[in-house]
Amino acid sequence: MASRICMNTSCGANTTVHWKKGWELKSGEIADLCFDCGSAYENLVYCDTFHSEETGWRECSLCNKRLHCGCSASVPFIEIQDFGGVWCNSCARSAGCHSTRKDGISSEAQISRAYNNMGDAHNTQLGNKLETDNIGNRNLLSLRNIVETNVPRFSSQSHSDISHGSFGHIKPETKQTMGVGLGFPNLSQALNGPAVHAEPNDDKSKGAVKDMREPQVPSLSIGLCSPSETTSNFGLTFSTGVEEGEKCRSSLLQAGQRPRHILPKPPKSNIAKGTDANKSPFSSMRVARPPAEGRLRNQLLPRYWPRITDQELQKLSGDLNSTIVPLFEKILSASDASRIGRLVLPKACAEAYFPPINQSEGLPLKIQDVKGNEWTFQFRFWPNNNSRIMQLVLGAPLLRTPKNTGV
DNA sequence: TATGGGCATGGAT
DNA sequence: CATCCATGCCCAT
Repeated sequence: MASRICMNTSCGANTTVHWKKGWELKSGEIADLCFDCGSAYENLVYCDTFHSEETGWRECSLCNKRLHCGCSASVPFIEIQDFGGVWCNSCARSAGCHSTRKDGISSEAQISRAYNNMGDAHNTQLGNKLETDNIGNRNLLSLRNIVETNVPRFSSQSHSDISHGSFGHIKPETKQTMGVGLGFPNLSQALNGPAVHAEPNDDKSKGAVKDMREPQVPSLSIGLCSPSETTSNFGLTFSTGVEEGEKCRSSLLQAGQRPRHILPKPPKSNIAKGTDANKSPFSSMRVARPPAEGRLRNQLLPRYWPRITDQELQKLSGDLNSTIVPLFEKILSASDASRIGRLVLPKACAEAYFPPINQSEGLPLKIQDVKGNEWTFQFRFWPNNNSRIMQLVLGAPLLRTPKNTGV
């Protein structure tokens, strides 16, 4: 009989009253552990007991339980999330994370679409190299981000508000992913190049913040989407566009499970602001619509109300097999569009729709487009006076050398 | 020197 | 008047 050694390096026992099985080794075999170490492993306190002084400790993004991510022994008990962050097993199970792993690919892929309005001359000039799809009157490239961990945090963040807010229907126990889509005529253009569109010297008063006119040029939109199944996926869909040749718009859309959220009707007061074409909720005009539900309707300034047309929404929803609810939209400034790749988010919008962040390092968001190209944004903030400036920062390497082969 | 992260300032709301 | 946010500047790399 071959001699056995406890594979706990801090133990190394070669005898024990009873050998126990530990983690799976690279060879596929199971680690041998002495009774004490094995018991600790079984009781999920192995790393707490033997690795407390080691590096690699993190906290479960949901329950803040300490998780040791620095050894193979802990691998079975953690779920590293796509967006960064890590969950303990129990949280992952309760949130349906595992199932997402197995079958989520296909459903995620469903909302991984690129949209582009090839009819927009302005966008054509930009030269969209990404897979495109015609949607409405704008170029809209929809990328996809899986931020599974964040959704429950949305829910916990919102407290009572969320129950009737835009995320009120998101339940932690349901399978959840968060999709982030960025829509640009060309992603590199959007991240480096929008300065092309955002002319600092242009008259800011011409910005489309207040008017309801159809944008003439590419815009940037963000959306949250949800497959029309039982899962709750969130997707941010950015569509790029420059209104009146100077500014880009950024809108955040949310997709919920309830179809009635798809097309929230603008309040009368809002309609009154618009043109005659705004009389119809299915207008093709860019009517600033209030956020889907009461929470943001009360908190967000009308300037941030999404202006995506109902036609575009319906097209998006159809193509993505998801229900999409517009959340907010922002006119991009020159600084947003600079090469630095720092997109300033309206604080209220960011706090409402993005995961809560307490550290300025923020949260990485991986973004995929339909081809599986992956981009990483960092959702972060900087202290500013007594407040914060919320930003989406594109990783510098991506700015210069995007992994995306097609861009 | 170039670049990017972080912060401060001031105009806009 | 307070807050937000666009932007410029400084500094570290």
